[in-house]
This record gives sequence, C-alpha cells and structure tokens, in this order.
Amino acid sequence: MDRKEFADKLLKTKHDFEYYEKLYPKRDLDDKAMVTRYAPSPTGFVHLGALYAAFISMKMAKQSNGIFFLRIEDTDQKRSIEDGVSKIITDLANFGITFDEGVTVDGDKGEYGPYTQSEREDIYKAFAKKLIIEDKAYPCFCSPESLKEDRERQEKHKERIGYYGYYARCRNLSIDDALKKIENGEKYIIRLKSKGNFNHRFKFKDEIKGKMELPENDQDIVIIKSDGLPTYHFAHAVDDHLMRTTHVIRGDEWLSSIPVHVQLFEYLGFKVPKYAHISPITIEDNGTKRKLSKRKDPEAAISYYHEKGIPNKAVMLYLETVANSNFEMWMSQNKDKDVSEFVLDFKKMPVGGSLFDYDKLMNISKNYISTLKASEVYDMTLNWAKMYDNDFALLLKKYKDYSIKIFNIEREQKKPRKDIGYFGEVKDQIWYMYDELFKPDKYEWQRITDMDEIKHILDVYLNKYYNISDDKDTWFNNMKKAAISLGYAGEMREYKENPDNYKGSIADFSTVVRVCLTSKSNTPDLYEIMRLLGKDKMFKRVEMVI
RNA sequence: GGCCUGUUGGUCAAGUGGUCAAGACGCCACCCUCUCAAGGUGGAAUCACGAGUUCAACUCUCGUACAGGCUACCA
Repeated sequence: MDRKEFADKLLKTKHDFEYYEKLYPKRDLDDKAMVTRYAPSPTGFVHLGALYAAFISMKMAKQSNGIFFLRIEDTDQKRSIEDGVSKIITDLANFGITFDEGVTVDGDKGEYGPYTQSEREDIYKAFAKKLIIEDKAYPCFCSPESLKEDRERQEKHKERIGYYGYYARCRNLSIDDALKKIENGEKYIIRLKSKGNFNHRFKFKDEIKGKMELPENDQDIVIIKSDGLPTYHFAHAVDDHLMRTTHVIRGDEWLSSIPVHVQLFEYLGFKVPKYAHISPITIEDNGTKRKLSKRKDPEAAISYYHEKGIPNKAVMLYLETVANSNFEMWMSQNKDKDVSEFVLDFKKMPVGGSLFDYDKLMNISKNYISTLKASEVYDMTLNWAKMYDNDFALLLKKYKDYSIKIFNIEREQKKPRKDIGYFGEVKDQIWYMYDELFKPDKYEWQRITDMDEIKHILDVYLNKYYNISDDKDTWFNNMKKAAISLGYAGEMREYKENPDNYKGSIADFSTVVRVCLTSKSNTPDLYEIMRLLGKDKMFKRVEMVI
C-alpha cells in the first residue's frame, strides 16, 4: 500500500487539499493592507484582554484598509456554550468592534468560509492527508494512559516532557504495522513528524516583541484529535493560510508555540504570516502581577463595565492608551480630530504586562463624559438606570426636561464639570434634586450649627434678598449683601485678613443655604441649583429644617 | 525541572552610549474660589542587583535576583 492509499484509509475526506487551495483565492489587496482576525472560543464570555486584542486587530486592519474577520474556534466541544457566539458578537458590537467578514448572527459573510472551525473538518483532514502522504505526519496509537506514564517517567528523570525522540513510539511504525493496528480496532490520532532539533535555535521576529531566538520544535504534536477535529495549532496554520491572514495578533501566551506554528506552516508549504504577540493586562495580587482572571477579578469581564455604567467608549479609550501610550498625548494635541485618525503602532505596544489602572480609567471616563451634551448624559444615565436602578429610571423619565437641566449644570461650556466617572454614581450626586429622593438622614452643617442662627440666615436671605429672576452676578451680590447685613464678611479676602471682625464669611453663609436646600455641604453651583429647584421646593425644604 | 520573555517614580510610560531621565494617572502643597468637581502653579518620587566593554552605560555583553508565560488528544 502506498502512502496515498494509506492516507485515504486513515482520513476520509470529500476533497483533497488542492481543491481547497483553489477554492480560496488570494485576496485582492495592496501590500500594506493587513488581514487580521479575532478568533475566540464560543464561551459567551468576553474578557477585557480579549476585547483589547480584538480592538488592536480591528484597528490595524482598518487603518491599513485591510480586512478584519471573526472566526469561531470551537474545536474543543467541551468549551462551547449555547448562544456563546451571538453573545460574543453583540458584546463586541457594543464596544464598537465590528467585522468585515466572518461569522455573524445571520450566518457567514465573506468568501473564505466556513468561519466556524467545527464546520471545516474536511478541510483540516485534507491537509493532514497531504502531510501523511509526504511522510510529515503519521497515525499514533498510544493510549492516554501510556502517554501519562511517559510523562511521569520524564518528570521523574527530569527530562523534557512530551512526545519526541525515544518517546515517539508510533513515529516509525511501518504502514503495515499501522494497518494491522487499525484492523484490530485500535484508536489513533494524527501527529506531526517533526524533524526539528531542540538544540538548534531559529531566529524569529515578532512585530511587538522584536527579535528573539527560540529552540526548534522536536515534539510530534497532535494535529488531528480522536474526535476528528484539529488541535488549535493545526487549525491555526490551515485557517490563517486559507483565509489569507497577514498578521496573527494574539496574546503572548502563544509565544512559546511559535516554533510549532512556523514549522507547521513550512511543512504545509504555506507562507508564514507575521505575528504580533500582545502582552496581557495584569492585576496586582498579593504584591505580584498576574493576568486578569475571569474567576478572581470582576473587572476581567466586560459586563463589569456595563454594570457600573462606565461608557464603552471610555473603556476603549483606556485600552487604546494601554496599547500605545502616546495616544493620550496625541488626543490632547489633536482635540479637533476624530480618535479614529490616530495610527496605532505595533512597535509602541508594551512588551511587559500592564497593570490594570482603575484610576486611569476613571480619569479617562470623566474627561470623556465631560465632553458630552447634557441630553446625551441624560440618555446614557437613563439607559443604565433602566437596567440597574428602575426607580431612578422612572424618575428620570418623569422629569426628563428637569433632569437634563440638572445634567447641564456647568456642563456645555469650555471647562465643563468633570464629576461623573460612571453612570452608576450619578444618583448619589444628584438625588437631592428630586423631592421623591430628598429624605436626608443628616444635614452636613459645617461651621454654623446653631439652629437659631441658621433659621435667621435663611429667613433674612430668602425673604429679603433672594429673587429667582436674578442673574448670577445679581444673585451673588445680593447674597453678599445679606451676609454683610448679618455680620458676615462679603469677601473671602476681607474675612481672611480680619477673621475676628466677622461672625463668619460669605462661604459660611452660603453653606447654610446650600445645606438647607440639599443637605449636602458639597454640591455644584448653588445659583443653578436654586434656580432649578424653584421657589416651592426651596420653601418646602426650609420648612423641613426650621 | 526545561524553554521563552520581561524588569525606568505608587501605576502607565518616553528614552537605544553623552538628557537637569519627557509626559499622563495618583499623591501632596499653594493659587483661584460660595462649597465641590474642575482649572492654574509647584513638589515628593524612578533607571532591580553585580561584573564587564567604553573617555562615557538607563542604553551594549555576561551573570544573579525577581516576575510573567509555555511545557495537553484546551484554546
């Protein structure tokens, strides 16, 4: 029996590899264009690090007029969950990650499909057969138990672990011996027949990490598993070749698989793509850095940001500053430009892991929210509240115009307020503006705590000096007059120079009014608050105090 | 254990042989100010360690330490 027949016996396929080579033509793109992809397992869970990698891949394709596609890597059936794919697609779409081709909620889009690995079984087998025919792959009949024994022995003797050299027992099985085992009903998988030498190094250049030297792969790695599906390594080589991926962008946990992958491309006669290995986003745990973990760290899940009400855009801006730290400076120097004009550069990406920096995220988020219009802040807060605080949502809907005015306090101006970092904290900042919520546990009186004095101040000021139609300057002048009439300093400077001459300052005076109306000592502009509250609410609140 | 990668202030980082070692976040102080949030000004704080190469080393080489990753019929 020749190798061709042998291969046919081992793997049944509808087509041979040449058929598939012809099926997928070269892409008609210019030299600079990058073809990138995002290739998750359908677990339904999107990790912050995955979003980060997806973003970089998409951005690189877009800025080079290339193609960005979605491929689903479901060769490990245990990891797949129902609806996992559509959940991933919608989650990513919420963060502005969209694909030019690949899997969509309505089926595949594009000429290089199918884009789901479990539907490509025949393709992988066709290429595995090519390797078998060329004596670059062979069937392995070793049982999981015997492999385990080997591993234990290797550990005990401090040898390198794996299926190589002496341990690669099925490697030199003759075709006849193999056929006999098959006839006996022995199960087999397909392994690569590696000619690599672990003591030889080969040079490799990663787009992000730069030059490095790695040992050649001498392991006869599995390429087709017993369930007939390929391993990640083999699927990666076949898919990224057939789909004409130019740049493989992925997490750097893959770096040590590079010798295997390059070898696979070469054995298959494929052109090796460029690789860009991204450093992980890490978190500090007991004084050491570690990768953001799905189990331990809530901030690893994209849903975390949604629940807090951190705008998706802010998360993306944060990720982009992590990717290229000069992005921040570019933004501040190009305020008139759209962020999409920024050119991301592999060479500027961090090579070590970056710690997740919540303070930085908040800073970026506050700045971003401060640029929004009041109506936009209203919409986004309402959207958040609908999901996570229904009572608040009802209030916002009931008092829509009033609420927008609240959000507009010190907003649409050159130096807007920057006090909202996430929509989940909005209610804590403005609750006192709504009568339904205004049930203070305590009043934050500051320097003036004597209730008679407080009543006196409120009475004199509100009845004799306050007029709701005053403009801001008049309003403040009148407040000063009221303060002076009761023995308080109208100017801070005067008070600081001669504190003994006064009962207090205009600050102390205005604080009484502020706390009476809001119960809080720290609020945005008091003039705006009083105008928005209006007379009825104000007098009701005065009565609550007196 | 083996292999790979990395290490500049608290965090993110620029910097590739000669710099007073950028900038951002955070922190502190002051200014502005009716309180906050901002804004402005200033400040503290960094080249992991040890050798070597060199007139000169954060930058090049080697070693050490520490950290991370990989070492599956998982991806």
